[in-house]
Amino acid sequence: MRIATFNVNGITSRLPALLQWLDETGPDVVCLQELKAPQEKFPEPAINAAGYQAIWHGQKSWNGVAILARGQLPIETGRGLPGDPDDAQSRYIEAVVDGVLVAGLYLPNGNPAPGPKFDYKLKWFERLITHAAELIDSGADTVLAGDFNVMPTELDVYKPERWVDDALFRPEVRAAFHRLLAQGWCDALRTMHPDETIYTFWDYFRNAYGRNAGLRIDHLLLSPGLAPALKAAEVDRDVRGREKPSDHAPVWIELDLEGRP
DNA sequence: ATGACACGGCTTCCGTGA
Repeated sequence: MRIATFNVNGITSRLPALLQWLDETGPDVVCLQELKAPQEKFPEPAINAAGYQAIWHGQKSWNGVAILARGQLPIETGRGLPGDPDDAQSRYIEAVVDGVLVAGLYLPNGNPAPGPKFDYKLKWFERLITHAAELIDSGADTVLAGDFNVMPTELDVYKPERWVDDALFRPEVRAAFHRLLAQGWCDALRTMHPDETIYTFWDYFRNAYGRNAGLRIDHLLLSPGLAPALKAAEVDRDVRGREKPSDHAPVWIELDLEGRP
């Protein structure tokens, strides 16, 4: 089973690039972030025509997340991260596909830090940690996939010293990510590439992609029971170099679920 | 310290992103 995550930076603008990538790589499950489209503007017919069914949580202009499954409808288990009924931002959606619980998330950016946006990021992160602990305790085979807006270590930033005060790299944010991992989650991409410089995002500015001035902020985390099934984890880096690209590249994992109950 | 690029929208600029 191949599960991918892709921050598309606008589903409407990115639709041709998304459809091309789906056609070329055919992942079984895809988590999308930054739809930047209201619920009624999600291009469901085009997604269906590509062989996928989808659930999504839209929002006008900002945020928005979706889960696509090839040839079947994801069975939704939740939308909106638990812990704050007043949170109106569409950043979390959760579903079961072929017995695997998939949580698609778009963690807040948090800049500028300090400030109210950074406070919201930290609070959102705490809610995620709380909910992730419940998912671990449930024993379900789970993948947390999405744009976490966190570079976990210095290996994940092209120039760490320039990012120490940024909301994506501040110590408290990295600490939160490591507290999350400490629950037992496996960082799939880093596990398969322990020492490699490997990025998932390149700024549109200053020829960042050409200079490989990137960040690793899109992650797939596996629950303890799923970690032994991990066979591959890669970034479809070339997608970032195409016409009208997102600033993120798709990231995917391959799980060998054969012989599982 | 600033701004570069791209997105959506109440579009001819603004707020936001990372």
